[in-house]
Amino acid sequence: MTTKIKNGRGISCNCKKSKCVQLYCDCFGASFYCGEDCSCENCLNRNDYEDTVELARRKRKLRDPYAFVPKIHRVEGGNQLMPIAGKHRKGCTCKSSMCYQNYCECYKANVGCTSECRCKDCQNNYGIKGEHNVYNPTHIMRAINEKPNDCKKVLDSTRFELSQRQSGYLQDSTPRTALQYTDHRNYTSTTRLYTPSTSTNTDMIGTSRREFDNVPLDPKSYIDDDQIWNNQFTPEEINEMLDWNPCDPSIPSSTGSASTPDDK
DNA sequence: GAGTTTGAAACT
DNA sequence: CAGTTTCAAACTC
Ligand SMILES: [Zn+2]
Ligand SMILES: [Zn+2]
Ligand SMILES: [Zn+2]
Ligand SMILES: [Zn+2]
Ligand SMILES: [Zn+2]
Ligand SMILES: [Zn+2]
Repeated sequence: MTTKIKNGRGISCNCKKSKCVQLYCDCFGASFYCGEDCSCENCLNRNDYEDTVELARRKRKLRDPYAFVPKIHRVEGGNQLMPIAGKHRKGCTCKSSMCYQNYCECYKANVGCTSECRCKDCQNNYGIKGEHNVYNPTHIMRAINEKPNDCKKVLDSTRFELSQRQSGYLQDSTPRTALQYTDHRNYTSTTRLYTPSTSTNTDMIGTSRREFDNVPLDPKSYIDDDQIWNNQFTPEEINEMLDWNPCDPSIPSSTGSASTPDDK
């Protein structure tokens, strides 16, 4: 099993006690080695300790197979049905910060809170938990059932935009928002997740394509088979709508450090 | 930079 | 599963 761990611009840490081999460490959590920007102490998250890192990763994966799957899943780029384009895999549990500061993982990733969040007094600027415009599978299914025609338009327009991007016709590397479409299904590179100098922030951070492919989306995202057959969309189409893909958290434009790629 | 607040991760 | 502790980041001054 190959592990793709690189450093990436904007990812760094200042860990003191975790030795950067626990998820407390942002670098480790993002599947990157620590880099020049890190000010960590007793860091084991380096090429030199590849085995240690791999061991720590396996240990984590054993407990949580999704541990290294990006927490933010892209779903849609913004429209009346589903204005919020991303969704946190587990949701947040903010108690005191009301989801309007970066303490909140949803807000930090520029996505609204969903019904899966257990936040209190949610004031997330990207979408408040429980509002209809917040993405979650239930809302999408309801929309499919209640507004099939609108959903058809969304489906078509999304397909169109994705196809344009795929063909290179649309090549904006300056996203309108942090929530722009990215079709990772056609992302074929397996050796380079992250291009230190030229990367746009549409790349998924810290996960190999293969790794993502091997791990299904959050089981909670799945829907009942019964619901699928009760409307005019095919299962493939519904999956397509529910699977408008994972997205990135916005990458701060800090000066980058990049450790030497070393795939094994 | 020091000190506080915060919530995810880890632990029990 | 829930309650507690640990941890590093976000925030405040
Ligand atoms: Zn670290
Ligand atoms: Zn680091
Ligand atoms: Zn480190
Ligand atoms: Zn929150
Ligand atoms: Zn949330
Ligand atoms: Zn919230």
